[in-house]
Amino acid sequence: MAHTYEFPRPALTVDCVVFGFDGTGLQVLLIRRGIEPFLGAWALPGGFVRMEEDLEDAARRELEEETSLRDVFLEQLRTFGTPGRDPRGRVVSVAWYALVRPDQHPAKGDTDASEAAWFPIGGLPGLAFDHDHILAAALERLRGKIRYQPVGFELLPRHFTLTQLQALYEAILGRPIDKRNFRKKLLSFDFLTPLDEFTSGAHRPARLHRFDRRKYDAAAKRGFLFDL
Amino acid sequence: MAHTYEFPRPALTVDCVVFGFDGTGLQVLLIRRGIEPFLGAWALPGGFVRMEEDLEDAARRELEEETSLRDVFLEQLRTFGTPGRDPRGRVVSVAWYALVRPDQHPAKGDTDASEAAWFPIGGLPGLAFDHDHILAAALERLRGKIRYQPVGFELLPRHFTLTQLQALYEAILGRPIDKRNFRKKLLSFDFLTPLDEFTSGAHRPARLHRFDRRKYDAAAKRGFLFDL
DNA sequence: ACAAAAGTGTTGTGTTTACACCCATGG
DNA sequence: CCATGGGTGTAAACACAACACTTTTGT
Repeated sequence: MAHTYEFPRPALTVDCVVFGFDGTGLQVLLIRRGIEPFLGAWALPGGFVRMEEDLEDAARRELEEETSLRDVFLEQLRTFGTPGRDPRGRVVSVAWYALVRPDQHPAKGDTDASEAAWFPIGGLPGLAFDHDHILAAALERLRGKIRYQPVGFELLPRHFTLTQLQALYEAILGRPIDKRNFRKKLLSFDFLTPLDEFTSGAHRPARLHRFDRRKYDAAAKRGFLFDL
Repeated sequence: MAHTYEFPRPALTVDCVVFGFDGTGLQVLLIRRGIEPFLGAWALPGGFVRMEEDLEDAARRELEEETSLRDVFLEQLRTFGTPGRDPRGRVVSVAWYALVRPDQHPAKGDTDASEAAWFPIGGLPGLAFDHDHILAAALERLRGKIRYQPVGFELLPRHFTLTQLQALYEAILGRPIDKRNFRKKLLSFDFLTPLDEFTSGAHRPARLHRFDRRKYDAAAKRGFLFDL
């Protein structure tokens, strides 16, 4: 029984797919590796799990160390452990995906020494390890999830216009959405609070709205189903 | 860099939540532990991942070793790694859920020495480790998944009646479904093939049907959305 | 002949889609 | 005053929900 624990053990890491939205398209935050293997290649932020550290804590710690991001939406994706995915030996990685608001984006060069940069989905460089594969899985998950869970708001400023929200959905789902129908439906859900606050700029000001999680949770408990 | 790999490593296991359906309710297959800790307690089948073994292979191997089940539907759930979940030390477990057909159910006592038994959801014993927690997560996933993915068929014989299928959905979703509407909708999807085969028994024979994965996949590719 | 489960259509209601014009602002 | 994006309603098509009786078999 005790010897069971003396089996050689795989190394355990976490990796994070960090999504952002720039008003036009989805983006992913990558870091340039400063060590071998794949020195100089772009990769997902991540690193080794410590012995007494919860998995989510490890993901948040690595995210902050490598990208200065804190307090983001973070959810487990799944675990990748095919032998050979890391040339150094057996490494199993618990993958996560994060959603960050534009106002949380790390300033350029904020990250000590190691480079971090946003890339648009569709304009991604080749990635280290099996990170393309992890990224593809995260994207698929996000596309599925956004349709029936209110996660899109995590990619927008706390106060946003309905046009911004629509652009986000169009970018993630990859199809145009009718403006009137979209507004009608979302407002009918009654968890977007219209504010007395407006954008300014070159054209007609747009009203800002806020996502009210309390109202959403209350409705969700009553068996309500969000579905765009 | 090389020393990175000399960090102490958590132990890595897999655990499987095995679902079955007896015609009336959902069931879960548990094994009685033959070793400490939790000797004699009921637990999910599972065990340690070997050094050169893929995670899914490990799950399938443990499933066969402990329950004699092979060739089942198996999908990763998520990974549980909170420090303290295993009294022996840091153990991270990649959890899976499996769906097995009634005709695949292992015969009683099929499993060498170690006991395995089906328990109805709702009549479960206390489980070892954090296995109640894993089981609850698996159940939630199954309830969500069955509504928009054709996984229910993995819990029925290959040839089944529409009444059996409806009973399955009612059991998992926990609410009654209208017979005529249910049939109309499922048949309209056009991936259930009616067979020239019927049940026999005390009453009017019921026509058997088969799930045609090819037709489903073809429709799914065309952007079709299953939704009960 | 009866008990038990299988099988089958129609109608009203609500939801989704398609579609075009006026409004407010800054330059 | 013009260019740009913000904002609004209605009608037709479709999908969903509610509902009851006849058929087939074994006993």
